[in-house]
Amino acid sequence: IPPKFWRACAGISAQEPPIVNSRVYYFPQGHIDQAASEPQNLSPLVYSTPFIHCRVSAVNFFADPNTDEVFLKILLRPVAGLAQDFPPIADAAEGNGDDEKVESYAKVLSLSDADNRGGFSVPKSCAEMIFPPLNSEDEILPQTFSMTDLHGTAWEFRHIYRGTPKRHLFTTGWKNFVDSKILISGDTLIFMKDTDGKVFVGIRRNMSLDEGEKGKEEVVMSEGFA
Amino acid sequence: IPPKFWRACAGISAQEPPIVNSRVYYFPQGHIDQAASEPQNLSPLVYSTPFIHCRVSAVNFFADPNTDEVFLKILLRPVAGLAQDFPPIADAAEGNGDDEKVESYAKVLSLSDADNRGGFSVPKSCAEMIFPPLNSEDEILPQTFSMTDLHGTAWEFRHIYRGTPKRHLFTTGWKNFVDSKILISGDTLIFMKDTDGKVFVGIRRNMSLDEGEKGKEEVVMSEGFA
DNA sequence: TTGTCGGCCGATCGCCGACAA
DNA sequence: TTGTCGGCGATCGGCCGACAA
Repeated sequence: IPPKFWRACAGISAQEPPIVNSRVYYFPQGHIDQAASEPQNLSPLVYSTPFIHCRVSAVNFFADPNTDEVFLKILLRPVAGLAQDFPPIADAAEGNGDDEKVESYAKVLSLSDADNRGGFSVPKSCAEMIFPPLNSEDEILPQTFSMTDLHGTAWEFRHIYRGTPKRHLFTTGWKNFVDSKILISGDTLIFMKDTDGKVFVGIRRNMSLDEGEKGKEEVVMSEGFA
Repeated sequence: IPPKFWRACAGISAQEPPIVNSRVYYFPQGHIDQAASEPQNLSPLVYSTPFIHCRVSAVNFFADPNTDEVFLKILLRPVAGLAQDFPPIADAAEGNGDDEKVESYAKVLSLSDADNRGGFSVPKSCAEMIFPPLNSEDEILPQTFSMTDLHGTAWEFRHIYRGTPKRHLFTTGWKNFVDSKILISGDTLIFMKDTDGKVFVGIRRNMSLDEGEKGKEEVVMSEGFA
């Protein structure tokens, strides 16, 4: 996925991804501790080495096909302790300037958003900042538009401005989205508007409950010790 | 699963399972041809051997956890061409006599049985032979009873005798069963009454359509060439 | 501004007997 | 005997504004 989407979805609590060619320490023990399954046939040397000097040779951005959660794959190459530095390479897309800009708005789903009654309260500033404006703000004519998730799948929603007091709502299409993505209250949606006005949506699952079950990590390190 | 249930579910078109210690030919080519995936790292010797003399060292009866379909695992041991025979061992349970007896009734599901309206027409002879009798045949008081599938899971059904003309029907609980087992018209249910009156149910899927898709076989041979 | 809820209407579910194959 | 279907009541889905937080 594009790094700009990764940044918007990862949130401010996530570390910045490392720069290519920067030098880092890799801690095998820490990696093993956090792995879902004990690696097999690992050299005993690995267990006796506290850390390894490495160079970041690639950083790639992904979204989990099942959960939509974003993560990194960081390719590391071991280097001799005193080898000379390589010039750091900033993210290619980052140099382009404008197309890295993404307007984004994150909302934590309320109980009403995620219940089985099928509606979503669109925060006012989110509607104004991200979503295409309704044809006439005063009318309550609904209109449909579509958002694209991080895998490129489009989702249709009916967008209407109604109620007393008036507010933006998603109705038809919303329940299908909640059910398909298995969203629950407490999860966060990140709405992102690309420079061409296209809207994308990412998901940040609520990790405060059901912790330690899935053995999943937001950042997957390693690869490169072929 | 008990061999008596396997027999009832496999139907008359299936071969009888082989007797333990009987001598058979194993055809590696035929097995490879029918396998879902090409085996890796197979000795070239296997490809050049048309068949192998074997002794049946074990026959085990299973039901697929997902589809409920029954199958065998037959353990073969290669023997030298002229080795002496072992005394054939009939199935242990078969010697016991009575507890091998199972009354069974098979019904192919009609369109009405498998549609989304949630009812099942119980054939008269099936109701009389297999299911516990209703408290009073004349009344239309419904009663619930449960059947157990081949994995030991119990399923509750409402059994009622009604309509003009009167007939046995399953109502409440039936749709849940159809949906859970993903049954379609043309599939066959096998109802089996054990000697203690407990009712079991097996499934034979309709193989005449969607053939050659799943790479599944009713009889899985091999194992034993460690 | 926005989360929750009672009301309400339409769609669907699933039980019923009628009827015919 | 039993497969299919129209009828129907009950339930559910999902859109609405009211109202309060």
